[in-house]
Amino acid sequence: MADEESQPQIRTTSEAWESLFRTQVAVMRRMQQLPEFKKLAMREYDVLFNLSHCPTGWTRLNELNEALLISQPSLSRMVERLEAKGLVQRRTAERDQRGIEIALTEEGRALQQEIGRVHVRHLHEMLAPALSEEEFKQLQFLTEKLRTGIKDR
Amino acid sequence: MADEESQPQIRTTSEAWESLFRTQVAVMRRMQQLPEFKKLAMREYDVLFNLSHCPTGWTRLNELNEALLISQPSLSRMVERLEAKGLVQRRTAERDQRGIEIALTEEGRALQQEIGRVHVRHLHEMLAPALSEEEFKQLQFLTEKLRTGIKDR
DNA sequence: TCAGTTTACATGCTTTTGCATCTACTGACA
DNA sequence: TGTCAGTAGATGCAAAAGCATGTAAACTGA
Repeated sequence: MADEESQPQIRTTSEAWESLFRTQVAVMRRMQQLPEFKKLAMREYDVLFNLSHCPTGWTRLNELNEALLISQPSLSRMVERLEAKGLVQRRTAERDQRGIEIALTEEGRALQQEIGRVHVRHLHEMLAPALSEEEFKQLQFLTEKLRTGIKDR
Repeated sequence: MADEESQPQIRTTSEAWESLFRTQVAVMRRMQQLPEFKKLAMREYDVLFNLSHCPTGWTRLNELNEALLISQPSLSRMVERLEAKGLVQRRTAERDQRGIEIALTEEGRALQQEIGRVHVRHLHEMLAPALSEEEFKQLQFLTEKLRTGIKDR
């Protein structure tokens, strides 16, 4: 009871999660309606965003899939559509002939940056009034710690 | 610069949001695969969950829609399906003949509780190792403050 | 009080999603 | 080195989602 690092109560974890989840829904709902997502659905932007953050530029399809909530077949087809739109390119992985690697095209990178800039600004306008600089940093710290500490399986 | 409650930097807000969002994705991906969501898709459970938290039992469709990320027509049809499964019931709102109110049926409430119990336990197993009791409470505090402080429009 | 606007939900139609399954390749082990 | 389980992604098909629009009720303001 007097431990500094006491094991959390089941109620505490579930309430914290529920609050985090509800907050995510509230923010996403507002963002979905913003004009930057008329050009490209948010899920598709999310793919471009993830690709833009990959150091080598190329990402394995299965790896990308882990950062998204859609199923493997859905991603497979979404990439197909993004390729048809000229936003991403694909190639078979060199070291594994089963695998596919994808990357942004020039056009895809440009679109991601264009949407990204506006998006970040809207996000800031929406969220900044709610917390102080210090509180946002705490929030980032806690969510990162939570994410890296999740028990697998 | 020396303010205790300094306005957050644009970088700080977007990094905090990205971290929160990625954490949500990481948790949701793991949860989606858990056996409790074989019976009922997570989005459908989410509807039952929201209904279970309504004090009067009955909720307006448009009000419920605000707590979800799906579109109004999608919710309309989801409720139709949930009604067909016997999990929810609907009636026209008394004070507004345009409106629909829905509530859980006995069966719906039972199923929500059944899934909810397992779900909360799995959530706890997954998340508890990552943060302390105090940190979860901070996380809850910050996400609640963020949610209530979001600027509308 | 009544024309015009707005709001709440339903519906037609297309696109996207997911499940189950298939194919092709890899890696491990005998 | 050949068999066999496991993995990566594609594909057929049914379910669900979204967009545009329809209908009906509720406000609004001359």
